[in-house]
Amino acid sequence: MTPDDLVDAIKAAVAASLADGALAGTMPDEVMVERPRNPEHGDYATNVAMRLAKAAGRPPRDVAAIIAERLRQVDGIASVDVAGPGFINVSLAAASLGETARIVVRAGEAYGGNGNLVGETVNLEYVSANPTGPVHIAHARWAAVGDALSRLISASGAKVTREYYFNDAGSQIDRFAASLLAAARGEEPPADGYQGEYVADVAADVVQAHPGLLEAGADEALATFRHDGVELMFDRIKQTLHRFGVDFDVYFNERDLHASGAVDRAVERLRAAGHVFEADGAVWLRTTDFGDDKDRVIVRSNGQPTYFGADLAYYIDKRNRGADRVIILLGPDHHGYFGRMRGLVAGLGENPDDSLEIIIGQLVSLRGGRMSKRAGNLVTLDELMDVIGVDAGRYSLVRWAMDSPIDLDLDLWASRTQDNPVFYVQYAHARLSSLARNAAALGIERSADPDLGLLAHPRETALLGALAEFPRVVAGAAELRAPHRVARYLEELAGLYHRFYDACRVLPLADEPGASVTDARLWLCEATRIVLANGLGMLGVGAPDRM
RNA sequence: GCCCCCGUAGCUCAGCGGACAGAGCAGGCGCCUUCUAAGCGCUUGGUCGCAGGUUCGAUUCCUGCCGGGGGCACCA
Repeated sequence: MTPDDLVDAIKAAVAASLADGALAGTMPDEVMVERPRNPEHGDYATNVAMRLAKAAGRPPRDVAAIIAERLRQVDGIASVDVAGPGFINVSLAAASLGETARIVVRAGEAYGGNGNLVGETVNLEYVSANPTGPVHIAHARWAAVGDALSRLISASGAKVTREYYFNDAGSQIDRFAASLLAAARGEEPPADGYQGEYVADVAADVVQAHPGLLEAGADEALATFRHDGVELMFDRIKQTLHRFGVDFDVYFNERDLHASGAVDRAVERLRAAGHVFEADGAVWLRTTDFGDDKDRVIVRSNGQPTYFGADLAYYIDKRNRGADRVIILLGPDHHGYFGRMRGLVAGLGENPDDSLEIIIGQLVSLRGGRMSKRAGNLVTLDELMDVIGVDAGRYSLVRWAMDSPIDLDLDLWASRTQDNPVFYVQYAHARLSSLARNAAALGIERSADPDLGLLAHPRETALLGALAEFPRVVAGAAELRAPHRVARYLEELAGLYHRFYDACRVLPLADEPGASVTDARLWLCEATRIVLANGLGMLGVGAPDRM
């Protein structure tokens, strides 16, 4: 019996009690079961009686007693108790809980998925670092989180487009080109320019591809640096992210929006809707009509559009490509973007609550020193991977709630000890793989019809209960846009496995025949291995067979 | 001044309205002739920043303070 099956059984018990007049009221909108922290409270607990009590006009414990009586008749339920203020605590029969192992093994790689978002098309944009410098660790957080989120939302049945937006049309590109030219000439970068080794590297690559470039006129040289320099940065960024295991379905260039006239059309659409006015020689959007704290310029007095026009055109483009929901992950310095973008979308006549979701996460810092892109001594994603590797890099960035600033301790994440959470989880998987190899070497195979009711040791039932939770963890993490929940769950699961391993011998000792309990435990072990592998896979972290 | 995020054990953090608030680390004491000791067990440690409100029930939701971080461009 899965948690979802239990929910159905509880609903049926409530419905029957309502139908025959034992209870007054109506079915609650949502019936929840959760695993109690205290094992004495059974395998599952529900608060449904407390929710029903008011409408039923009876004390919660009385309501609970009525529902509990019906639940006791359900196959697979061993005992039902009413406890505390009105909780109904349910314990499953060992065989019913043990079936979880079979369910997991049969589903294999598909275990953990759900159909909650079937039919929905999501456009998920993240990283979108400007092509004026390498990917640094603040971007890396969105690479890790965004990629994990895309996997979780996919696992919930939605169609996801993973998208990267290159801001290759703004004034920062002019500064970048000027910085490249200065570097090529061996001069100091201009004020507000970019510095760092990569600037000289890229400049040298451009010069190598265009001999005589420095003898050309400054305008021509700048144009070349601008074009080729940006292309080279695109390549470097994609290469770094690919090494990190992060690839996108669409790399979108801002300049295409300008070149195609999409920006002008977007502005015209707003003008037609009556939200545009002119002042001080510039064109403004009245975003205050939609809750923004001040109106925004969309076309500067010099005729150049601001990034708002491009952002709006980009949003329209995503919607036209079929996205029901546009999700954008951004750093904390962009939180002002939220109100403006909502204003823009509302100006189109759409409800931003339905189609736009902007997720603001906090900073990543390293040994107290905050990353600053212009400072020149940035810590890049490549350097992070060099020091702690891809798996630890991804895991360390995805393990925290997005609202929490991260202070990465590189020494910890580079270590191969139990303090390092990624190694703790991966080690559990490696141990399980080793166990499977040893079983095979002994000629022991899982039978087709295990007696899973033998999995009755407290550490076995705790492990089974956690395995049964996995699909709900995945669904919840996807819904709440919180991949860290999967990481925390895996750490918990790894701990439960290590404790099981410590207490329950799986393989027979020498001269002992393989017993049916060995068979059942091999099913449990394989189920655990599958969940660890699937969970790590959703975070984009490897599940090694040996360590 | 306005806006966003945070405040939970010595440290780093988890807890989408429920039972005695949890984990890891750090400190203390134990467990390897048997499946990976990169592991496990026991143990010390809390006015969930403060004050109100909503609720049968608040660490969780709302308001106001206090403290910390980050934003408020015709830069992106």
